Amino acid sequence: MTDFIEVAKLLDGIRVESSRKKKVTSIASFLRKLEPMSIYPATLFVSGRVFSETDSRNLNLSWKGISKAMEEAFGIKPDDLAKYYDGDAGEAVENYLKQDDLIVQSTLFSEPLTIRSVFRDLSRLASYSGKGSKKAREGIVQNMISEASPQEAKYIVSLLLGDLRTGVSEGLVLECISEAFEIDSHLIRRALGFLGDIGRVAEIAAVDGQSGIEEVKIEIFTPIKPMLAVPIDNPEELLESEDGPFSFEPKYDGARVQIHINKNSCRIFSRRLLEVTDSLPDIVHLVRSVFLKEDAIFDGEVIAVNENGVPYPFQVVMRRFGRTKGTEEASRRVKLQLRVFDILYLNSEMLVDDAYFKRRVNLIDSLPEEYVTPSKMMKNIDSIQEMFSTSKKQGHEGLMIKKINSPYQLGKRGRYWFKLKHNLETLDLVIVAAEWGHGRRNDWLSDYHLAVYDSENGDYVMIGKTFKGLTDAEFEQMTRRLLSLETSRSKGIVTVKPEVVVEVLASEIQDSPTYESGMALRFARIVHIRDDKAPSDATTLEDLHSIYSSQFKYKAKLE
DNA sequence: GTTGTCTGCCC
DNA sequence: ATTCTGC
DNA sequence: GCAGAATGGGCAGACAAC
Repeated sequence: MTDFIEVAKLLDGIRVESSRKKKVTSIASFLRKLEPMSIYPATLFVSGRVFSETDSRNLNLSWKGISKAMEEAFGIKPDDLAKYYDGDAGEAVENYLKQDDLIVQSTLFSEPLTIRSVFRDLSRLASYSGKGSKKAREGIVQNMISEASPQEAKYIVSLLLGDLRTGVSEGLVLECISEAFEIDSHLIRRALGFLGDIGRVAEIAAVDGQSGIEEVKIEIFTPIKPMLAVPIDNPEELLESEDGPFSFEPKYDGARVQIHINKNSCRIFSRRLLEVTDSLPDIVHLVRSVFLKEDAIFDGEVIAVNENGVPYPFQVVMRRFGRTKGTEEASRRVKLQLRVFDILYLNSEMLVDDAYFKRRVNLIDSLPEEYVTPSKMMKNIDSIQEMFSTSKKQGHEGLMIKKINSPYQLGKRGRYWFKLKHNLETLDLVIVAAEWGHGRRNDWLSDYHLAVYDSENGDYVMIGKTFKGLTDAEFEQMTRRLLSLETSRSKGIVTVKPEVVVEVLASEIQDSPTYESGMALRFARIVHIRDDKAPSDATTLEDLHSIYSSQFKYKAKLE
């Protein structure tokens, strides 16, 4: 049984290696030498996870729980532990444990941690529920860290947080498996798409080799990785740079659903491959009553609509989609609409390698047209712009643009699907505070509190935060500038004199239960630093209200 | 019984 | 989810 | 062009604290 310290050493090496190729090679040679029993957990570990994507279990513990466990184990207060933080939570714990004068119960007499023992202990976190379960989880972590070396503790913490920061994640682990067991990486990627469990893929590659990987296929009721789209902001550029023909579909602002059916049942999975069947009793009923009665897998979106079929904002969808209790009652209050846009499996045939237009034919034959996402082939830019604008008037999110000759690429953001989304007009917002970053942004103020100007009383009213849009050089400059405007600081938040104005693009103004204004930006990102504007020239609270209200010209409002 | 905190997951 | 960066 | 890192708002649910 390989010891966990070997994983820790491997990951330490990977972290400081910048070449991806070399990272992959060292992980590959590690996996190759590993005994079969440890391949499953080791592969998940190097991908930065404890549970596979299809595993519905949760660790139910994060930094707060870890700090409490540390306090129990060593008596260190969370605030004091934070002093050891220098960009990485795992390292904070390691640095603390490495102190010369720290008396740690000797690890000399305990068994060394092995990959499997760490996996087992971490898995145990998922098994507690009910009263006292938080304490119990913290107890496990406390024990694990007490028995671990500082180096091991670092990675136990990183794994708990799902934040390894090695520069290796699932995409490169695929390459590692490919290199370790000498199997074409496309086959590995495909098997992962079908299984959603990279540990299993590695195990199959190790034990059964290429033929085992080739035998992996789609199975009903095992969710497969959904295909993803590349964001674009200009359809003209796309038409110039990519070969068509393209088909255009409305993009719905809802939640992705993957629907699996056979003669007797229907199960539904989310974009991240978790089962959501029980949250959607109405959709299940619909599918079972009107879809064809064969083995099949569909890809689609559910949106919430009012009695006239007008879409509600995304938040309303989530009141249904995230619910596991009182689902029947909720389904009576808020109606969901199903829009199916793809079929991936039919009657023991995988359709993922078929071209889009061919899959559409199967799709249309499999369910009533009203549940199929409309699709139109276009090459004229004016018609495209018109459809884009229609999608807005219908309360939708934009357009999906798909190459009609493309296969369904599992889990990939390839160059076959594109998405074009509506945004708000840009807003000029004032930075009123900023937070220190983590990881590579550790020394910068990288998350900015954004406010509108309340011209009634001269206040600045916060409506969201953003960390997106600036380059590294701009972050550095902005950090210096904001520090020169600092008025106070507490808990990593630096409050500044409202002076810096940034032009911000957002997709929507949402209802906010947290901000005083009752409004918050969705997907806010900085598009320009507006040195030409004074804070009093910023978008006003009044402007924001009116933009907020105008959204309901095309969207339904939940009373 | 109610409110607050934490977590995970949807976008 | 979006954005930037290094390979 | 891909993969990874950094981090947003809000929802429900589970549990803890009052």
